[in-house]
Amino acid sequence: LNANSSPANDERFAGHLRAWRALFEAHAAVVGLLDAELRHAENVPLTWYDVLLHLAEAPERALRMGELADAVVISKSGLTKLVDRLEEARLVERRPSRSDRRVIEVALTEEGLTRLRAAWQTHRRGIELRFARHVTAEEARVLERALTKVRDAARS
Amino acid sequence: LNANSSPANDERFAGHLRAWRALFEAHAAVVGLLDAELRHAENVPLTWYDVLLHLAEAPERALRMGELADAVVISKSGLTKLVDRLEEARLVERRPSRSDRRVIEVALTEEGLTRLRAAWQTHRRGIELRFARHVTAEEARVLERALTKVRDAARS
DNA sequence: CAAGATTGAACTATCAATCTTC
DNA sequence: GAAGATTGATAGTTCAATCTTG
Repeated sequence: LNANSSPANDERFAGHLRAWRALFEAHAAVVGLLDAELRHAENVPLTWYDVLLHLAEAPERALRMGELADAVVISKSGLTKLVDRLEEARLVERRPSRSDRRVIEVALTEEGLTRLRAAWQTHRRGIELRFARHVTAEEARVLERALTKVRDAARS
Repeated sequence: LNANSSPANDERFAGHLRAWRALFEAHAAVVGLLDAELRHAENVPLTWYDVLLHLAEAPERALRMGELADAVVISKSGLTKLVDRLEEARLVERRPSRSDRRVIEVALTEEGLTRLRAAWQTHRRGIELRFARHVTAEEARVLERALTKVRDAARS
C-alpha cells in the first residue's frame, strides 16, 4: 500500500501508526457503549452530557454560545440546534448578554444540574467498566500526558 | 458534582478520568482535522477511507457486508448506504456470493485501490503532523498496548 | 424461525447564506 | 465591514420493519 517510503521511515512511523489505530478503534468502541448506556439509563445522549458538563464547570455555570461550541468541538450551527433541544428539555436556558447584545449566554438550570448528576453516576460506572478497568495507573499517566499534548497542538 | 464516592475512590479514579477526557478530546480534535484534510485533498471522507482500508487489507480485497460493518463500527443499515455511495463513485463493487445467496461481498476496485493509495499519502502526512510528532516512541508503545486491551474488551 | 442485507422514516450534523449588533 | 448567532438546504446516521435465503 505504501509507495514512497524508505524502510527507515516505515520503521520510525509504524509504531505511531499502530498507536493511532488503537486509539481510533478504542474510541469508537467505548464511545458507542457509553452513549448507549447514557441514553437508556438517563435519556441523555453523550453530546448532551458533554455540553452539560462544560456548563457545570464554567464560572456561574454559564458560557457564551461561541465558547461552548469551541469547548465541545461542534460547529457553531450544530450547537444552535443542540441547545434548542436542551432548552426544550429545560436543562439549559438562553439569556441575552446585557453588555454585548450580539452574544447569548447559555446557563445550566437546576433541573439540568440534577440531571447531570444522575447521568454522571451512570457515566462514571461506564468509564470504570469500559476503560479504567483495563488501564493501569501508570498507563493512565502516560495517556494523559501524551494526549494532552496532541489535543493542544490540534486545537491551535 | 460527585455525590457517592469516598476520597479513596476519587483518588484511585481521578487519574483514569483525566486520561479518558484527554483521549476523548484529542480524538475529536485530530479526527476533525484529518477528515477535513482528506475531504479537501482527495475528496475522500474519513468514513470512506476506513472502509477502503479494511477492504485493501482483506484477503482477495473483499469482505461480506456484515464483516465490513463490524470492522468499521457502523450499523448494518448505515453501511448499506455508505457502500451505495462508494459504488456510485466506482471505488467498490458488490458481488453476490455463489455459496450463500444471502450474502453480498464488497470488493475494492482498481480505481478504489488507486484512490486509497493517493489518500494514504495525505492521511499519513496528517497523522505524522497531528499525532505522531507529539508522541514519543515509548508513549506510542504504551498507547498501543493499553488501548488495544480497551478496544478488545469493549468489542466483546 | 434465524441470518444477511436492504428500505423508509425520523433524527442529527454540516455548510453556506442571512440577520443583527459592534 | 467583522463578530456572534441563527436559519434553511443538504447529507449522513440510526432504528424498526421488511424481504429473501438458509
